Amino acid sequence: MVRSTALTGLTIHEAAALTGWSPRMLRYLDAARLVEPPRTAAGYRVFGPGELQRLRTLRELLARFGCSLSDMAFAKRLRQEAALRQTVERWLEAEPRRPEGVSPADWLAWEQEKHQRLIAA
Amino acid sequence: MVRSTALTGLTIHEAAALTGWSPRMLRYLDAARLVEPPRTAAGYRVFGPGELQRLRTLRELLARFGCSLSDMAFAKRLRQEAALRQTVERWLEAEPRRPEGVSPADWLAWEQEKHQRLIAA
DNA sequence: TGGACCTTACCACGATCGTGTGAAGGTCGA
DNA sequence: TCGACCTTCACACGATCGTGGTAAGGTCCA
Repeated sequence: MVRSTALTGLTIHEAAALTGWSPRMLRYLDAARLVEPPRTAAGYRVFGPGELQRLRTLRELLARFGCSLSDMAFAKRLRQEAALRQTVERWLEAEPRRPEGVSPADWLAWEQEKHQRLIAA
Repeated sequence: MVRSTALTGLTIHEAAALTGWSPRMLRYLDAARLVEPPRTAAGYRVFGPGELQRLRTLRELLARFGCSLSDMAFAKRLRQEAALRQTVERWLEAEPRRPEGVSPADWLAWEQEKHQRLIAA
């Protein structure tokens, strides 16, 4: 037991007991690149207070907002991949809020103007 | 046929043919609140050029970045719900990058300092 | 050395996503 | 009025997600 001192950190079972996740899920979160604890030379995962805090807040975040792990993985992609972020941002931004009573003939002009606004932004 | 003029927009089958989505999926995207065309008084969906453009770019976005519709739905939540956005942002931002060779006794101080940085941000 | 831990790699299983199909009924135009 | 469209609802089905279990093998410590 108490190899914690030798590892200068907690083992996966200890971290599981302290955070409410199962050891299985801690490995899953590692594979999903959401919480990646460092490893010992032998490959053992080492959980420090940073990981424990991260695991607890992740737990609360999911419960509070009802979102999934894949949602969090996508949020991470959004933060890391600038091209993805910009493309998604522009797509969401372009909600087609047409003014009332616009005739079909005006569509093209409206769309072109919107396109200009997007380019300018 | 050609009730397009009466609707001043395209029907769901016409929009499907022009965008590569199936009518079924256009209804699904509507229910998922990703592309919500306006309705006629009788409840028919009316697709204008804005919706067509949105549908085409959505298609390309998914293919180019390999993301899912639920990913896009979550991106929309991130943009609309400030509390969710902030919480996710802070969680992602807090990647535990400890300096090398820090002793267990220093963990607490490190974590507290990080917490201060987060609050200040 | 032996036992308790760790690792990865599988198999399984319910829940959800993405998608098609069909039924039952309303709307529109010739 | 009739046929071709539209609507919602429901059932189905493969793929993925989230999760548990187990097996085969390596590591650590008393």
